[in-house]
Amino acid sequence: MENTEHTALTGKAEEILEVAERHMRAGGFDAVSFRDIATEVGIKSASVHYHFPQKADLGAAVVQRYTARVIAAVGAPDNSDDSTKERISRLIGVYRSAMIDDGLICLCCVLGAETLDLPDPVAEAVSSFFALVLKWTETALSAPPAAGETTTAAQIISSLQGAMVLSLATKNPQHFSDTANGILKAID
Amino acid sequence: MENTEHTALTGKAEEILEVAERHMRAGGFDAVSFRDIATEVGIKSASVHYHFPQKADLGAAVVQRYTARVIAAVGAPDNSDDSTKERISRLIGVYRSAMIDDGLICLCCVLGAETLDLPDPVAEAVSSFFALVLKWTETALSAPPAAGETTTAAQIISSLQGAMVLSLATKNPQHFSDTANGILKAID
DNA sequence: GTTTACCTATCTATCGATAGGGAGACAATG
DNA sequence: CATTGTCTCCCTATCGATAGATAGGTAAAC
Repeated sequence: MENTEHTALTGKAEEILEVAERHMRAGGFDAVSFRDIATEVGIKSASVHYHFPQKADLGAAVVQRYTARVIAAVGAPDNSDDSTKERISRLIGVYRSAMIDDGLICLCCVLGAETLDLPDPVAEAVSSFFALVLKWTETALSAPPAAGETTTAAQIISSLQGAMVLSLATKNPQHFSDTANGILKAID
Repeated sequence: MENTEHTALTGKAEEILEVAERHMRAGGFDAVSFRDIATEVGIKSASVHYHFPQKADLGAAVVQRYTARVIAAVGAPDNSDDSTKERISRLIGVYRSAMIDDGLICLCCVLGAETLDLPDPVAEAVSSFFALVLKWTETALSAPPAAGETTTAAQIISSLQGAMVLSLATKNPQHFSDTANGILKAID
């Protein structure tokens, strides 16, 4: 069943999610169509419906897969081997490399901005992503009780998400770097 | 010609922009259709095309109108009668009331997040919005040469835009307040 | 023989966009 | 005053493309 590739790509379902995520991160939920995905994956649109009956199912699956990947990438928020600053740097690095490697911003930033028009299951998955990431950041901030901790998780996540939008819209990655530096400077 | 209402709403073109903006801020560029707008305004979709031949025209017009409104709302960034903090508070207030009154986030945050899928004229209008707002904020920050100014315009705009997404997606306005407080605290 | 994973074929709804017509306002002309 | 032409702003009607979704068939795997 499971193939033996070096990545986690296993079967068409996984390929579908991969393609769908890329399109959603570029243009939002409406930017993906069953036909486009099918063509790119090499099957027919009816076969995409076999794996994900409704578009809302596909959207929720994409967000859940994305959430798991991000949480895995940022690592443990309470490992005493690294400092708060190192942990937040890791968080920033995940987004920085996503922008550099793929040229895409955070999936849940794109979808979160259009929450009001999203099918409920998708909106809930996006909300869960932010809840998880906020919790991770809170833990990362408070693990070493910290000296004069004033920065909050919401401030850090807000800054990062907004910086991606700003950099993308103005085609100026400097805004992201600038904001990232500000976050790190406010930590020690 | 010009009617005599108490607001600036003048004619169908203005009504179209109003409705289109509301839909775009809720669900992005693809969330508006000529038919929906027409129905809401009380005309036919062909008449919407009369005012805005292509959808890209409509999108660009909506963004330009929005840009002018925001810039007017935040006022002068270099009036020596108010402090830096007062100016930034005004900027925050504009977005806060937008979220409270309309339940909608910044138009250019929604569109900026899907920049890669936007018609060029719309993407350029969004980019111009951010350039203008960044310039406004830089001026607002540096007018009184400031003591230990470390906060940059990009950091403030990023935080605000991201905070709106975060608050909307999690249905928790506290995240916006939290971020807004952090911005103000970092200024003096 | 049941399940999995694809297929063909097709449905209805909606999209942006266009062609061409009509009613009213208005200015110029006689 | 009455007529004429033009311009604005809306209309009806329709086009082709694309959307999500479904019914039912097929071939291989277990």
